[in-house]
Amino acid sequence: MVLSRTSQYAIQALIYIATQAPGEPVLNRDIAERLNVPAAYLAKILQNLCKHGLLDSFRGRLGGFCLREGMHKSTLMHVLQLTEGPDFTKNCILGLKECSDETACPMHFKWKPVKNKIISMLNFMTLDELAKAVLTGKYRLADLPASAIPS
Amino acid sequence: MVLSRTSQYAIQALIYIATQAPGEPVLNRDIAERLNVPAAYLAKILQNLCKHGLLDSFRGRLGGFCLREGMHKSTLMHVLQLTEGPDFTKNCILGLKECSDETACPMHFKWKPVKNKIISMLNFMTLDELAKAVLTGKYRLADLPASAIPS
DNA sequence: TATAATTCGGACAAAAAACTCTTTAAGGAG
DNA sequence: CTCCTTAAAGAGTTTTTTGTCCGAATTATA
Ligand code: FES
Ligand code: FES
Repeated sequence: MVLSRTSQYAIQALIYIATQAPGEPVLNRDIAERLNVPAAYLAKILQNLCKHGLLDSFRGRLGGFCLREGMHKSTLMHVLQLTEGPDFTKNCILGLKECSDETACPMHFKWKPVKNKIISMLNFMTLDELAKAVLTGKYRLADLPASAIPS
Repeated sequence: MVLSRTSQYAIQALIYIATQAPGEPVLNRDIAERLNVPAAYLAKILQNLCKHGLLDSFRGRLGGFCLREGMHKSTLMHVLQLTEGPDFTKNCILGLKECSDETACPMHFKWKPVKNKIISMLNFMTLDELAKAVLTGKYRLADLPASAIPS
């Protein structure tokens, strides 16, 4: 029912970066504070996303992370294939090696349509759209960030 | 996208027990062999299901585990609430503390209908029905069991 | 009663996931 | 060139999950 923490952090961070001005590097420290997640751990995740071409990173002053050209259109499926492994959609819900109509477990034919729904949903949601949603102010990226002073 | 191994083992074992003659205790060793899972670990899981009233256990000769009276009608939701915790359906997919329309993350309104679909599916599937499906021979409980002939 | 078969319970071990620390390299500004 | 800021890299730690081991309790049967 859930994603790994790593995936959750990755998605949150990417959406946050997508809400910022393109081409302006965002500091890992700022992302971590905004999302209220451990900075050193987040850094590892972002580094990994860099290696896989989703982000660009810059060191030194004015450094930070920003979405690589064109990656605003990346889908959550793309992101999750990096964080959860390339065939995270190919697993049987009961843990069998293979999930297919030919080797179906007793849940398979009920689960399959739901799974397909999830897959198409993930293929449909892009970072850009999610960022736009956040920018409307109607949606939250993190719960009660340290700087949520209602003054 | 996946369940914990513990949940997978629990569901597999319960379905297997449900396929066996009611009232006849099934040996942990036999279940483990049939499902090809570690016996000592499975025993822990079954003990836990006993404590929560889903199974009855008997020690000594002719001992083993069998479904408690009426529990053939248990749903997967019931099982998973024991193995994954009582509010495993209440979590936000992005990891926020609360999942609700009022505190929605950017995925919430897309995810919610899918989640509801999963929940109703889990509420609908009973051990009895899954066991029947397995007994037709069309579905697998485990991949390549040591002995591919149940009975 | 003695014995073998089984679960029970707790401690233990290994592996994976989550998280931290430290050092190094790179880049911008004075 | 020097200083400061930042990410990169890698080793190390902690926590959770998964899995093992063993001795004690229980029960049928001979
Ligand atoms: S075989 Fe189990 S979900 Fe497809
Ligand atoms: S708030 Fe994130 S899924 Fe409901």
